[in-house]
Amino acid sequence: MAHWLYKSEPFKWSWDAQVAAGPKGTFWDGVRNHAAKLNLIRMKAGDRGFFYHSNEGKEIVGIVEVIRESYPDPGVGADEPWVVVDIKAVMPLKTPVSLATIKGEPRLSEMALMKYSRLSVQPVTDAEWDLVCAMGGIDPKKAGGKS
DNA sequence: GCCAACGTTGGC
DNA sequence: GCCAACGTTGGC
Repeated sequence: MAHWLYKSEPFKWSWDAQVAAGPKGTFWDGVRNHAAKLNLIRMKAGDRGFFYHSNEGKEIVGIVEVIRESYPDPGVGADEPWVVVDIKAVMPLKTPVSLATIKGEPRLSEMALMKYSRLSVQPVTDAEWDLVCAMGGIDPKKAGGKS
């Protein structure tokens, strides 16, 4: 199972909004970058990801799951290449993991969040997934860690 | 096809 | 509010 990280400005779309959307979830839209789009296309139903608040908060706050694989973005014309996936909230982190905390952890220095900070949808490795879950106070297995 | 100008993102 | 990173645009 692959893992991902989704960045959102809480003013636009927050973790609370994602939780409020319930088990049916919502589509993750707004991606207008080809690298991020490729990541969306690679996602499989059941993949888990981190939900990160950018700008305000700057921390990983929860776990989400892909419930529908990529399909054309309903918000743009059919001739546009952009896609969305559906995701739902799974569980919050007990302790949010802040950007500063990640920066202070040498084992996370290779995270996409460090190297490509502007990319809105990023891959997360299994090792990074387990570590961030542990730092957030939750069991990586329950969060959808390595199978 | 190169590259300067410009816009956007997001940390600080 | 500033600025670095980086993607996109457009002139040549």
